Amino acid sequence: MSATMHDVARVAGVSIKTVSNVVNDFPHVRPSTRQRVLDAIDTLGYRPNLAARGLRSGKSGVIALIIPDLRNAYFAELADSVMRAAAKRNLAVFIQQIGGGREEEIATLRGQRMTAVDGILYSVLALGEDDIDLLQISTPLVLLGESIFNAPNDHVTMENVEGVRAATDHLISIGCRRIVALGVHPGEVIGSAGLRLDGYRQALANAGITFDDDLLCVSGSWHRSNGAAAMRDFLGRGVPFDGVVAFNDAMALGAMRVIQESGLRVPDDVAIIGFDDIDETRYSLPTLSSVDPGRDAIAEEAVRLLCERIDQETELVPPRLAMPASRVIRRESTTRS
Amino acid sequence: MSATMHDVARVAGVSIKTVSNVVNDFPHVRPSTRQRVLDAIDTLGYRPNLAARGLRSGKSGVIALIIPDLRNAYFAELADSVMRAAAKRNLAVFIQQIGGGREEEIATLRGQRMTAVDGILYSVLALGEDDIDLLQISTPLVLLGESIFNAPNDHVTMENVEGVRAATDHLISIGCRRIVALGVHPGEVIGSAGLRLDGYRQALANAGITFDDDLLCVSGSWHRSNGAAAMRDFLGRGVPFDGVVAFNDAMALGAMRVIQESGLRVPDDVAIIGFDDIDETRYSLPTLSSVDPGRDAIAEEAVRLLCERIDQETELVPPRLAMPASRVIRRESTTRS
DNA sequence: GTTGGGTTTTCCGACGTTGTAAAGTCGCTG
DNA sequence: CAGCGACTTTACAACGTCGGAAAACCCAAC
Repeated sequence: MSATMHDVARVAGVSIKTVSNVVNDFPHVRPSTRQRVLDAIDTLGYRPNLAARGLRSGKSGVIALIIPDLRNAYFAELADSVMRAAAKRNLAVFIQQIGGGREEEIATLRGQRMTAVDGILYSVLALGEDDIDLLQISTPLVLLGESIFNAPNDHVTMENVEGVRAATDHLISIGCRRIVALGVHPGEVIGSAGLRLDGYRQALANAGITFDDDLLCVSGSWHRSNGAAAMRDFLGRGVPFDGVVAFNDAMALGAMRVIQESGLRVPDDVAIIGFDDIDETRYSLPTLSSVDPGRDAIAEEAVRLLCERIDQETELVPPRLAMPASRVIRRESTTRS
Repeated sequence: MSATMHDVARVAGVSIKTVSNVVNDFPHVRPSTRQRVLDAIDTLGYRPNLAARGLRSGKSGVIALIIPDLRNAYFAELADSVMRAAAKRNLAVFIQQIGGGREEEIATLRGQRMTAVDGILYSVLALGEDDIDLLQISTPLVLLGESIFNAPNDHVTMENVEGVRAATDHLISIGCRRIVALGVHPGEVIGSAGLRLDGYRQALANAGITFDDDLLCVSGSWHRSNGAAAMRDFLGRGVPFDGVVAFNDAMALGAMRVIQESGLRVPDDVAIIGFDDIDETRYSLPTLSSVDPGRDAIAEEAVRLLCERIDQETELVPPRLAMPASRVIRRESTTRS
């Protein structure tokens, strides 16, 4: 039973609309009136009802961030960046996890909750290019990630190809010649796995190193445990190698542990580099080199594009694609003495 | 411009209230009418407007989760658990970070956004027992954590004392006699740091081991880097030790790395145990023993208590305190060969 | 063919806010 | 002192939904 504008108006002895004018900083309010209203607001502890405001204005001041899993450090850090970028624009962020695959993903997009939101940042996981029609919704939507291209939406992605190419170049530059690619998804062309594999191939080609199928390490979902398992498998095969490009940091950390357990030294026997530059890379033993995809820039850009669509400043502008710069962060796992 | 009940009513040839009755499963609707309405809903792609519903009902179907920092794995995992528990009850979770200390914390609690929410789960960070009045708000609020006790709210906490006592017991049982306590906040009595230190002292006393000030390691905020820094300091002092109880996993991981760098072996020279049982403990080298505080149970219980307050099933019930059971999880960092 | 009872549907208003447009106030000019 | 414009304030309606009560309908029983 909190106070409403009505109550404030009564206490201040003005009309309800005048209260609204004060609350919304409408310019033509006499200073004395304004003060009277502010006092009343204070005594009553009045705070505007966002549901009513939302109903009236058609805006909620909330954007959704749809991500696969908060327990994945990259997405937790992304969520943090997005919340900061949104806060600058007075927007709240509603985080929605979609761990459950295609069906759940579609249900979430279609869900009621998504209609109550001014815009959506959607980090696609399970959908593919065939599902582009699903993205044709009335709520502004900006895509994140690399599962879908050519959708009718703005899209913020990262330098997957360039980043992994640079990472691979880096390994080559410190003397690696038999480099494992960890996190391969066979048959995938676009998508993070496909693009990153492409970067790996390009770097090898540039350096004149023959591509070797035996050095590809498949790992379904990119969790630490899968990185560890895939590396354990690989070691079991006895294929010689001297470097690892992992397609994300979690797998790199899992793999690094298995490699060390097997008696190999990092970086001297095997150099390792990951991707994402999550916080943990700074505290592993050894610290993990990685590719910083420009997380803050991605969040900032995504929120900016979304806001422009929400404010309809860009009604006729065709879909835009942003790709902040990445950079290789060299740490101990690729620094040979 | 999505369709409203009005549009559905027109298409189905019924009144708007009938549509409402169908949507809300009101019992007395003729099957044929219901079908007609459902068809209309389908053709128009109608979805209820949550703002309007919220205004009308005074409920939003959203609860807030206020936590210090998503980048902290414990809180990211807690958020995940809470979202799952809330989803079972058809509630959405609005995550709010409060990194900025006391002022920001108060502002957040007071903020408009918190009025638009049916209930609040508040993991207190910067407030203390003196701020109990701030928790006297009209929105149901359940406390998490251990900064404040005796507040007029339901409270879900964890076995801080018992957990660390058991962890310390465990170290003692494998032969440790000079055990470092990492993460001490000097002068703190309640609060995680104070309680956990208490558990440490109790275990020593039980075992007849003399408490030694020199073995206390102060670490302000419980991040990995602070754990590493505090341990580096400690090693510099040259105090002999053979075990570490870290008051959380992040510090334990940071410290473990520094210890290993210094040439000491874990667990043979120094055994280490953390607290929180975050995912990462399973993938460090060596894997990290920890105290599982019962995160899922905490989330489940917190949401349950909050829902009861929201539904006013417990109007006259005094504040309740829940404390799910903890348990020591033994991993490599405390397993001596 | 009327009555009675239950079932089904409609009508009306309210939730709290804000846009629009109209009304009111004030000081100053001619 | 009427008239004008600029500044203030107000009245009203509408946003989409749902609770309550009234109305309409249907069928069976008398």
